[in-house]
Amino acid sequence: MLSKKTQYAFRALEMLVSRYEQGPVLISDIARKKKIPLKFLENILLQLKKDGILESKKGKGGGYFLAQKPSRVPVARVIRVVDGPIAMLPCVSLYFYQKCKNCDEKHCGLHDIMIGVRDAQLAILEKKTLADLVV
Amino acid sequence: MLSKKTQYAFRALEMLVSRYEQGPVLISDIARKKKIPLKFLENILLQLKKDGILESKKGKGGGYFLAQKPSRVPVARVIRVVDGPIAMLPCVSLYFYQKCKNCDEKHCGLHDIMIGVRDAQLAILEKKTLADLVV
DNA sequence: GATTACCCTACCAAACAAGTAGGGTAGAAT
DNA sequence: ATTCTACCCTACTTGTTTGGTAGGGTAATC
Repeated sequence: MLSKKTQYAFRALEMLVSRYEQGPVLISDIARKKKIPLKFLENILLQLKKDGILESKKGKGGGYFLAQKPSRVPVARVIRVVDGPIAMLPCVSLYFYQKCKNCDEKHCGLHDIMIGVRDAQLAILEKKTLADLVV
Repeated sequence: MLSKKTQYAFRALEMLVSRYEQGPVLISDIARKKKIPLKFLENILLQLKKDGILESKKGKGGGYFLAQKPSRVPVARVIRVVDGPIAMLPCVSLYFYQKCKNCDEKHCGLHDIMIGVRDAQLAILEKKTLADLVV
């Protein structure tokens, strides 16, 4: 399951998408409108900025805004930044791969199944973008 | 990500599949061969039994064994018993549904995306069975 | 009736999640 | 230049989950 933090991230991004190219949006505006604890949200947006999904402007009239067109940011990217691995097993993760001990990947049925699941997940999560958040 | 517990469960089941209809298998045998902490494994097998995936026989010559043909037990079932929800959001889970507050499911882009992901996951996890664990 | 092997409860430490607190600092605007 | 705004950063707290341990109870074979 996605963490609450990640769900907050999506709710915040939703708002930034709908105000794309209309100037920076205040953290406090997002927090109030989306009912997210202010300081917790700060932390989330910072993470998204560090990854390059968001940009920010300081001082009066500042705030956060999308670094690129919503349709250029896959949902998968957001999940990886805030939540971590998408795959169901470390040994089939593309970005967070870890070898599983006591299991020969060449002869592991579970491994094969989870490769399939991962591909099915990514087929959607890499194609859908922030633009799809707003319906 | 699946918990270590769930991965243990699959490793244990793998062994029970390969010895299907060859009599009960000792917990201690599974623990030793699959390198799973004995008492922890006990707990896992008990859970699987309670759900009806396994049966057991007490006393000398006892042990655990599959309650039905491996090909009749979907991988999804094991995950739900040991790990819980498969879906990425509570509001799209079939077996563990929970309404998400502050989000109208009728007009939530993320909701729609995650419905798609869930279906893609289940298409595989409901079709693949314990029989597929052993290659 | 002794032994075997499952069954059950409780406990523990570490890690993570979710949220709080408080101040630091850069940058606009006046 | 100063002031105010709003982002930036670190640390802490609290509660839950995870992974694992301990120890004994109980039912069923032989």
